Amino acid sequence: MLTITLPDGSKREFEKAVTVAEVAASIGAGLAKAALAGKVGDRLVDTSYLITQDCTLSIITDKSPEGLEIIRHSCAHLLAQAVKELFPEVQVTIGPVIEDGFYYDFSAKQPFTEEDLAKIEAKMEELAKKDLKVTREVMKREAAIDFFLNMGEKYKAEIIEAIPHGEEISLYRQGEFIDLCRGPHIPSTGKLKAFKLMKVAGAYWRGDSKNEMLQRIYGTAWTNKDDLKAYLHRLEEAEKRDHRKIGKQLGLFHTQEEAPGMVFWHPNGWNMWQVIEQYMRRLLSENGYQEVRTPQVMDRVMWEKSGHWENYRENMFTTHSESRDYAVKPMNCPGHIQIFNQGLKSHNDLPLRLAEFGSCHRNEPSGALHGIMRVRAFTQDDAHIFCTEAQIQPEVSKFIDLVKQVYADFGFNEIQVKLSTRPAKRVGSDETWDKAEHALEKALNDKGLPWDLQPGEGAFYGPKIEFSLKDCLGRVWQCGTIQVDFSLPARLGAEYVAEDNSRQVPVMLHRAVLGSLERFIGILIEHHAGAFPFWLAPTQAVVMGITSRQDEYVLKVVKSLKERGFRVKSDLRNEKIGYKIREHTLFKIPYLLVVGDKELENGTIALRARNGEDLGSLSIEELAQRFQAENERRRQS
RNA sequence: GCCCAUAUAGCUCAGCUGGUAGAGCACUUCCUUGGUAAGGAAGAGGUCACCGGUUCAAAUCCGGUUAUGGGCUCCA
Repeated sequence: MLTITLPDGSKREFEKAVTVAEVAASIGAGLAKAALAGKVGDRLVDTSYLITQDCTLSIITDKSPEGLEIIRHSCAHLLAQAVKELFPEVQVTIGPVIEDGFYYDFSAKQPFTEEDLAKIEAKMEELAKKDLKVTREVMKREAAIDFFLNMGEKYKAEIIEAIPHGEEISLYRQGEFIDLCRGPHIPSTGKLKAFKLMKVAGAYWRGDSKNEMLQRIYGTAWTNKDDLKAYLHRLEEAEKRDHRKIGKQLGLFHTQEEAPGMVFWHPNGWNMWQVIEQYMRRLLSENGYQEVRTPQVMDRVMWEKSGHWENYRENMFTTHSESRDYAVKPMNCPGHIQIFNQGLKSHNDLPLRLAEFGSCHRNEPSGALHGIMRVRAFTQDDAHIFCTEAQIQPEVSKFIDLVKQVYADFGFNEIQVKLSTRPAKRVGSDETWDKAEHALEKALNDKGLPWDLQPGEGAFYGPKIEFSLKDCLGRVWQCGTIQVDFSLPARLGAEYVAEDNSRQVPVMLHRAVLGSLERFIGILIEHHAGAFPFWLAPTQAVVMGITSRQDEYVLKVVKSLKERGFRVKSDLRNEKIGYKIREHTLFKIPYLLVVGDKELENGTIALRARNGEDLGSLSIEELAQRFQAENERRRQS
């Protein structure tokens, strides 16, 4: 006698052991057909799994997240099966589920081409249509290793060797194809109805760049065609927001071959940059920071002292002049310590907060570059806080407030926080680390911020907190950070006079809110799809006349708004109003101001919002008030 | 750095299997003074990324370089 409890609490009794599929069938024919797998207790199993004792069971269909995951995993197997049928000499390795789909890594002499991909996908469709039964078998470890070696699948054999002794080795068979897998899988290939192969890429065996490069095929899979279509549509939408594309369209910046990883900012882009910089500058000043500026290039000796020459050399641009070696700064910290070191500091001077919109150069590997998001020349909204150990926590608290305010002002209300603690290789005593980690943790808890712990992920010189924001597509970007540093101040001889007249080494906190201006602007572009909120828009409004009779009035309105600090342009071109409206709308200008004979006569301006809404006719005073209010209403972007 | 792909006018892109370049938009000039997403005409604009090779002949085929894109690795 066997009792199976279903998710709704109802119980079913069976005379003898039953499979998940049989239980599903006993509930209903529809469910039997929809069943992809089962969940016995907490364990996911195949529909062929034989239940031998009392348990709770839920039938997994494509309605649940687990069901979708199983579909994706089985799709990876279908891909491998198709590849093996078309290219028998190719060896299979691993094929996991990832966000929105799956991939499978193959060891192939010849890389797959686009045409191969189409062929493979067609073969997958064919195999799915055949509705091949997927069956599970169990093998002894040694037998499994021999089995795969005999098939010429040395990667699979290697994977099995890494599986701990005593663990069950399960294999899944569908048609001619058999693969090592923990499962579970769908009962038959006909359940796979909506998939598409996306791209081929190289990937290292076991993710190690010293290993052979495998051919990875990425695919996406969904429970139905509509979901697949919706996903592909989402990708298209994301592509439209690509900051490289919009940067070109809106004339924000460009890059070129002679300066890889470096940005040429055009007037529009630079305008926005300056708005952001001024905004940050004001906040820094309000928060007790002092802005400084340090040299771009310093003598090798400085970088030897700081340790960068030894540890960061391959990432630094170096130069040589009059028999001296120099390096272009990859970071601002050594420079800030030089400023700290000028003149004897007292504990009364602490905390000392030095900020710099620090232009840094790092020779990133060519393959790491990406638009303006990952560059070789970038500007950090950097600052270093020199303080005592006791001041770490209040300083971190203040910083958290600052980060929250800045992100909210830019329209990002969801923040993710991670605390990274001591790694195996580190400097400083355990006692010091204890204090610092507690200080960070306490600051986070006091602010009531949810945060994740990343044990061992801290820098060798101290623990850190990382702040990420979520954009409108749900993508997470790490931007802000605050890092405790026990190492550098001592290395570069920083010290202050304590209350007891002794010389002490200050703690240094590295911190940035936006991260790099380049990257942050890239994020803003994609988040807003180029339709920036009023306060950020490079051009906030364009004034245009219906005919040339209003030219003088147009210029008067522009002058008046510019005098009040708004970024306004005139458009006096000999074009029809519809043409001008269209063009400036494509440039995503927040407001278009139109004046014709009527407005000229009444001394008003017709206002049109970016979305096409007619906001009526306003006097210049009313307009200025409206703009002013909008400039201050940052959070509602 | 590694694997694959790509590189043609300011932009978006055509250019089949080799016969020394084409469209739309933008730009310039002229006409048009037109009330909320494209008025008309004419004109100008390219050493087909760069270097080399094959060929009577290369944007096209081959090799190399550089950059870009998608991944991998990296981002103390």
